[in-house]
Amino acid sequence: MATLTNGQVDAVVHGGAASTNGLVNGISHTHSPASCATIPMKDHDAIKLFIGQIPRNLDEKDLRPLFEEFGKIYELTVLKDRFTGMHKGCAFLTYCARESALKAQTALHEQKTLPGMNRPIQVKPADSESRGDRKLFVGMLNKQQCEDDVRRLFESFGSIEECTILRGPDGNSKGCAFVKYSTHAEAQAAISTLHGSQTMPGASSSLVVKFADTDKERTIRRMQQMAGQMGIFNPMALQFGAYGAYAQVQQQAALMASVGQGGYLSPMAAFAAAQMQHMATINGLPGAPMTPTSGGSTPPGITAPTVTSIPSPISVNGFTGLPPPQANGQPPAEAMFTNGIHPYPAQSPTAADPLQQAYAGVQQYAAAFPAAYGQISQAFPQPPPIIPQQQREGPEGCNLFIYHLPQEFGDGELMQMFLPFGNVISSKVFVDRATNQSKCFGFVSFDNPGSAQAAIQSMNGFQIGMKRLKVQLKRPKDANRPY
DNA sequence: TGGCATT
Repeated sequence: MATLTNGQVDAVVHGGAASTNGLVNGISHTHSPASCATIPMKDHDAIKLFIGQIPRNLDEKDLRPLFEEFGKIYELTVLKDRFTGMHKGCAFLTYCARESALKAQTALHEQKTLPGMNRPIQVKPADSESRGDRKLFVGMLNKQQCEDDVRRLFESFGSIEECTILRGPDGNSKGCAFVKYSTHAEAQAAISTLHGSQTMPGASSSLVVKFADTDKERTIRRMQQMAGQMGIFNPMALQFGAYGAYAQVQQQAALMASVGQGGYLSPMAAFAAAQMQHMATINGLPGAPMTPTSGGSTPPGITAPTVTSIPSPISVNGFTGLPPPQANGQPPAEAMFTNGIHPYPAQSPTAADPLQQAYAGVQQYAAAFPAAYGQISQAFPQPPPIIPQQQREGPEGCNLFIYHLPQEFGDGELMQMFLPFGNVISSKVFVDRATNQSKCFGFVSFDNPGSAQAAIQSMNGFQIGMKRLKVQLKRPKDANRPY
């Protein structure tokens, strides 16, 4: 077998994989073993196995004999690193027959150790097989609903193995839950019938019923949240922020205008141009920082601390720089910077590869940061703690309702627009869930009422394009309740 | 006129 070239083996393996599309399930039993070899067919309930603890010098052709003992192989693929092509020491294996997979698992899993390995071989259903495809995430529940209420709602679709309400540290429901059925079909039935079917009292939109995140998705979500928390430290925000320089705004406006086609001025460019005029008017000096009139977030009498060492410009705030591409093929940086938080979205038009863009973005971010660090350290004597995302409502009198936003404005643009008036702890543009379109209104929360008032004074009636912003204090949630 | 969340 050592005489086979890689090319030959790859061709065989790839041929098997490529022929899976369009095959009709359930006819494999009528196939003779001979034809299975040329046109592999698998059971409709075949199990994809994960094989772990494989020596890196063994490829598909070396592994086949080991596994063929238990049945005809439908597909065998050694996992290789996406970037380096390096053998990752594991593989996916699908037998034509489900029974073969079960036999192989029983005979091999943790039963023997391949030469050169410290731990026994792993043979078990792949994550994709056992993934949370029976487990549902349920959102938009009433926070008063308990496990039994949720069970009652879901029990008619199948047998529920597990039902958990997600609760905060205080024991209060977060308004969502996990429901695990015994089969995928039951879970799917519940989604089809219940998702969006009703709106619970006190919930802001209709019931959400979907498959729960896999571990992988959870990891990505966490990183995205982390990136979101860094929002105020991204240079885009700083350019428009309380400490942003006029020249930078000018540059940004020119850049954005140049991106527009056929005379169309992007909303941000239009806004930037308008803001420059506006700020010139209220500050008198265009070059002066756009510091709010209300004292902002810099505590009086606090001077910048003596910074003895800044190990890395971007190590403040707990983010220690760009991790290397991960062996699992999911570079963290990619996830972070494809979350609408591109530091310089329009400056690398030639970088086609998203990863390359991410690297470029981080480099520019790092380059921009030392200047920013000095500013931030004045406002925060200590590196700022990571603020939990749940705590988003500002104190009484700090929350604004903004109407007549440009259609294209998202949370980021909204935040940038209000940063000049103080510390924005949250910005949210209301989006229609069905169409994903902005409803042209949103909310901004400051950490103090003075900033909110300053924002109202300056921004209420502010013209953007054909529209004028309406900026006022948000109505308290229970304002319409009689008692 | 939100807080839309992932053990």
